[in-house]
Amino acid sequence: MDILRSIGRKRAVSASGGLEGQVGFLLRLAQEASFAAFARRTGEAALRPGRYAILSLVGAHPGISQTALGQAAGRDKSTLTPALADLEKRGLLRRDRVAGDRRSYALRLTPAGRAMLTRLAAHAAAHDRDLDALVGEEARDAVLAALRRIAGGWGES
Amino acid sequence: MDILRSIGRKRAVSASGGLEGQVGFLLRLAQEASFAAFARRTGEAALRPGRYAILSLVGAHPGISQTALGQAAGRDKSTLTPALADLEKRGLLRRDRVAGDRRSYALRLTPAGRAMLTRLAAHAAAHDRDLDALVGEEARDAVLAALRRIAGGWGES
DNA sequence: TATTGTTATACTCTATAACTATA
DNA sequence: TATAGTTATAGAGTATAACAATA
Repeated sequence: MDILRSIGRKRAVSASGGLEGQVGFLLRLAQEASFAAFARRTGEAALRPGRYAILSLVGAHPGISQTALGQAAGRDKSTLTPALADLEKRGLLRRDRVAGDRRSYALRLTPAGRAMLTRLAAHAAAHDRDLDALVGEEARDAVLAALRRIAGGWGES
Repeated sequence: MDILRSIGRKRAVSASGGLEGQVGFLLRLAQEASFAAFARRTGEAALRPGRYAILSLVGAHPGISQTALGQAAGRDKSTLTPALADLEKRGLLRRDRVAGDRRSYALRLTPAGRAMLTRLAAHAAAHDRDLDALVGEEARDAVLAALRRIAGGWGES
């Protein structure tokens, strides 16, 4: 509930001011609203966006190293250390020593981690259906494609 | 340059993992990429997203109070105190005592603040043209409309 | 020398709660 | 009592740099 209280309380409902046409601001508001809605949906099971991203990425890439995970998540490796320790402490993932290279760890979800991810994925699916309802089913794919384009392409140059 | 260094260095280029289909994650990546591109464009003149939002909102609503500004920006009023002090120190805005109510301040841009906003708005326009190039001119309006819908509607229930 | 992960440190942004000065 | 703004405090998230262990 902590999560619910801290996010999405006050929002810029109609943040007029020449600003609504600006992509970055809109993206920020949209992201916050989307997360707040997701957190409301998942309730107690909620994981902050960062943790959820880690769980998803590890779930999709079992055995991934911390460095590779950091790159995939767009964060420095040093950022991951406490986050991974937290997820490990909660019993959601394991860090196994790698045979070939004793410097690195192979990250994997525990059964509890997989269960959590499954549960959250169900919520995410419902959440995505809300998106359809909100923007229309045809527009939805276009919007996601655009976001992907922005996320990937705009970083380049 | 500080700003440029701190943002948009490492990105999740192809953050596969069942996660790319998830709106929230995409929104986060898109926002960061968009801001990084904007910061790259504005260079020295860069203002962090929060400051920029304040400047835009005050520019559009001269005389707005801090509490009202906080609501418009979706942030608690206590958050604004240091941000406004900073903008005031930089000579970009003024906080004038209000005649009728001596508790509150009326926020206004200084000439320097207006100039800064104008300059940034020009960059923002160029930035928006990049968006057109990235997602196509027709899709652009649909995308912005969708984001507005998400930001506004999804917060509701 | 280079790489993996950790630690030390610092900075930004955010929130809540308690405070003041007004209303 | 209620509101506008400030201050004190705390927490999350992020980064850079230096480090130890290993390659």
